[in-house]
Amino acid sequence: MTEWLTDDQQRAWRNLIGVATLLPASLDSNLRCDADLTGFDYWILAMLSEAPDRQLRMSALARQSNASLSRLSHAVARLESRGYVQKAPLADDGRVTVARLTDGGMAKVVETAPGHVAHVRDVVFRDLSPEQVAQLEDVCGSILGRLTDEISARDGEPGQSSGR
Amino acid sequence: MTEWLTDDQQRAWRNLIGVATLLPASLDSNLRCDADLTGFDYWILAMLSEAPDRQLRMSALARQSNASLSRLSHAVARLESRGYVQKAPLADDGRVTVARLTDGGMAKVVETAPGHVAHVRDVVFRDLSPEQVAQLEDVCGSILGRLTDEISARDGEPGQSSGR
DNA sequence: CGTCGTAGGTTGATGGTTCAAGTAACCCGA
DNA sequence: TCGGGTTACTTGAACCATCAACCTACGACG
Repeated sequence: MTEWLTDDQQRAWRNLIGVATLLPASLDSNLRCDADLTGFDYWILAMLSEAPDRQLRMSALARQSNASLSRLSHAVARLESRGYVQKAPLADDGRVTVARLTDGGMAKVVETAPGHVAHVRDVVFRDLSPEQVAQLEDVCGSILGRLTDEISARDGEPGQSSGR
Repeated sequence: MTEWLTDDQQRAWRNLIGVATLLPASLDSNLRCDADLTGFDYWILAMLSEAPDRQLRMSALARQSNASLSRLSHAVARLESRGYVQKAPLADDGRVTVARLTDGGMAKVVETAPGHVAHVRDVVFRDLSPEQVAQLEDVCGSILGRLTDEISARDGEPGQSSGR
């Protein structure tokens, strides 16, 4: 009987799916309204703002943001056209593109961050005890590990699978 | 100091965002490949298959699936054109549309479900203890409650907000 | 028995994501 | 030093979600 989910699992599953669909929508809606940014756009800007020298290679940025290179490329192109980031080829290796946060982009982050963080606290962490925060980190970390394993397995063995 | 997140919260936040972005992508990719269905499409079919008489009003379906009526309308239109569901106005109230799962749609669910459920178990529940499943339900339920509160607050007070 | 307001859905345009294909720079062996 | 393979990224088309506008059916009030 490995066929279906237990009742406990079903309830957890429904809640998780609900969060996974509603949470991004809520963040997007809030950021779009306040700053005309996608959640993903904001995430990119925020990561660049914390990176050394405020710049990162495209592939590193893609990995850190759990996005495909294609998605990132489109998004950064849009952000560049709005003056928030600037792209430049790396001197050492002409294949590599580094995205750098401009001063305007940094200003945008500084201006947007407080409201965004307040919203996140309101929706996610308000009423969560420290133990629940730890549990959230733990359980999501476990799931996240399997998700990233799955991804690296997919493009690690493009031709054949052997393990199962 | 209500400005930023604590370190614990930051780590939990990163993991949650990772799951919220990667999990839908993983489900979509798996279902698209196996059954040429969106995760949302599958969810609709699955809900109809469990509903009394295999039919539901559009608005009820929208609420249960955490989707906007517009999104649902488009999705059901696509599913109808593929012969999986059928729409009909309700006799009592001409405004209401009920979506009913056809035999073909039921067959599709029966055919697709096992692989989908197996994938969910592999990615989400594999290696989670019963306590962790309970914690997941609990914490996500709490967050989900705040998210749905936010939504009903938004279209409950369309004219003005007072609190902030 | 109109008509005003609202509930329930639909539609079209816009914009972001994805997938497949393409391009250019690097590396390595002969 | 030249050609095949790989890495890193970009591009264009197709698709899905979202938002705003719209439309029809019901309900209530005069």
